[in-house]
Amino acid sequence: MPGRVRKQSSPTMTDVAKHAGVAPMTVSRALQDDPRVLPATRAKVLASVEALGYRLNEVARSLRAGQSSDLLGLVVTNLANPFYSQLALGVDSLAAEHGMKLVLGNTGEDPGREKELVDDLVSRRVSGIIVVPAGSDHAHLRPAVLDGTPVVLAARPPSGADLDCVLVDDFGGSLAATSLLTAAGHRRIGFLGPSPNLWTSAERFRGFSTALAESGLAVDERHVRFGLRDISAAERAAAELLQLPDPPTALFTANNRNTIGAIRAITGTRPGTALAGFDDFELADMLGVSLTVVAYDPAEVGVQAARLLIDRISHPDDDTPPQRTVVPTTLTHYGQPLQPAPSQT
Amino acid sequence: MPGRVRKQSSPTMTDVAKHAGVAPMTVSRALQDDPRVLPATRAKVLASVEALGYRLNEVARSLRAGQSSDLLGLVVTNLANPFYSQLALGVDSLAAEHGMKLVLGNTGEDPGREKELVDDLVSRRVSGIIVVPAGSDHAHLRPAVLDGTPVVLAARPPSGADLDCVLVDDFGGSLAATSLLTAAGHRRIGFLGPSPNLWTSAERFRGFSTALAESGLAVDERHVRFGLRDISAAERAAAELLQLPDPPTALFTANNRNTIGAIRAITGTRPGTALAGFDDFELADMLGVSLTVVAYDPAEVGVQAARLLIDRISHPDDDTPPQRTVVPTTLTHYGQPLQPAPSQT
DNA sequence: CTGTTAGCGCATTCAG
DNA sequence: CTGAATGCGCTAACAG
Repeated sequence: MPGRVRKQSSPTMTDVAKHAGVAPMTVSRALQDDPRVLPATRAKVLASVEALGYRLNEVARSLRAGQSSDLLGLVVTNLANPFYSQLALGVDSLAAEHGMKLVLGNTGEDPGREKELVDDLVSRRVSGIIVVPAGSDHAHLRPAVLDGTPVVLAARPPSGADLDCVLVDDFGGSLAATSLLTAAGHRRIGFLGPSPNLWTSAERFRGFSTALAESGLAVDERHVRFGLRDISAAERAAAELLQLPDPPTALFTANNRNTIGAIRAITGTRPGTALAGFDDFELADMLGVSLTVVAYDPAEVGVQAARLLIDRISHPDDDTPPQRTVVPTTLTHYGQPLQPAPSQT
Repeated sequence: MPGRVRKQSSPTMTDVAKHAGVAPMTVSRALQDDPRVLPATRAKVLASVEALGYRLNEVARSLRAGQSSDLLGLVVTNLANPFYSQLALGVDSLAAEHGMKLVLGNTGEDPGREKELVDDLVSRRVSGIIVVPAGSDHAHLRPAVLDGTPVVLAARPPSGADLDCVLVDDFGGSLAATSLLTAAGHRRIGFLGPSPNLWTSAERFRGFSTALAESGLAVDERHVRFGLRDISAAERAAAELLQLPDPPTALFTANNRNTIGAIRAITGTRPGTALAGFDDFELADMLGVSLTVVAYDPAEVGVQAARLLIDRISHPDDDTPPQRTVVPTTLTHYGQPLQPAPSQT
């Protein structure tokens, strides 16, 4: 019965050795292109490998090696978000360059799940881990607690632990975008964003506030709305702001969900309102509205994080203190030029 | 110097055993919650585990077990595409339910890279692999060649190998959407899509053609454009079609890049043109155009593929022939009701 | 209830 | 140039 599928355990090096009439060690050497093996012997071995359909068992190999396993761990909060999938792609591209593969985990912003995933990765002896941390205390990510496994944080900075991280210039981007609004003469500018407990959100608000301060303006609490997680929440909040007796003439939104919600509200209630927001997004140019966005390259965050991590892996005895890399942002404008503020008395 | 980071190799079971004054085997049992271990002993062991910061070495464990490693391989063509990241999320959610983790690889549609990645995953003794195949010959993915590692294909069917797969209802969705256009009286309907070498693209064209045939219409080659990879190519092609002397009154587009390109062209040249396209996309409702899309759940493709794979893993001796699961599509309409065809003589 | 022996598949070390 | 012995960390299988 030729062609029957072999359901038994795979052939081992010993099987190959027997088949080729050599010692297992010789097989090992032949497969590693050890120059000391005679070409003839190597050929015999390779023929047997072929004949038996042998493949090296990486598990055994990496047990032997004791150390890493050519695997990088990547723990993100929400793969469905294009930001994180782009980030994953960036990490993967650099990992691939170094012959490493990615083990992926999704936390859904659950710190408990994060700890589980990270622990599991350490147990699997991955060489290092990139984490988009979910909680606000990162003590459980200290390499010391993780058998020395190097960790790099992405998108959010460490707190309660001193770790390498790669961030987006949340503050600078928000500052620049908001400054554009103040420069256009706007003096009542609203802010819409997700929970201020998210570090990125807090930073973006800080950039916003700083821009106002630089123009001698104070943040008007009535024009600030936090905790807006999805488009419809943002839309409702924006509509509320725009219906105040003395409504903002411009809005700054802290992420693309909020930007989109704001666009809906503006289109529906006060079309003249100027708008700037964090995050670029597809089709922004086709919505027929005037909009400035803070753009950046999510994949670059992954690339930088992977670079930092691979550095740490390659130089385990390097005691340089934790690094903080910041990925820059740029401003992009879509549609009609920015609306100047209506002149006031 | 307390608090110094331990750079040496991690503590092993033997270390814990010594520390606790028991045999390694007892440690192993205590950690597996073996009921035969005395509570007191277990407590001692756990205390030592804590004291030494011991963690189980999964690599050694899975070498011992000989078989799988609680890892699923996932090989996609392009993580940057939201379709595949959603798919990955679906796979991950099911994997997590079964206590498994994902090893991820990105091929960039390169069949050579695909083979490398799959081989590597097999060498790592993953329990099974989900592949979005890049090439047109999948002989290298037969479990027989892969030491019996089960493989499930996602989004594209096998060719040159008999494998389980999970597909989207490309044909049915396209048929339904195009039928909507013919039902509205359209008789000259254009088609825009990527390369017909992509199976999904070919199927979508087949659905399109079938719908025409069912209305007694023939495909007019002048109104068919393939090979449109990005939005701008699609826009140009759509504009060309719309500027023909006897232009189509409706278009069917085979993916969202093409749909977006078509929207641009239609808006710019012939606003009355009706449009239906494969793939839903965010903001489709905010473009101010009338549009029907074929929607489906990409995560569901991943979930189904993982389900099939985990079934195969759990029942390695089950000889049921390869399954083909099809994820259904639905039609969603945005904007003004579908434009009827202009009356003709 | 706990300990001892043995071996998963591979590669380092030291002999031939 | 090739082989034999040994052990990576863990856990069945069998003592005790």
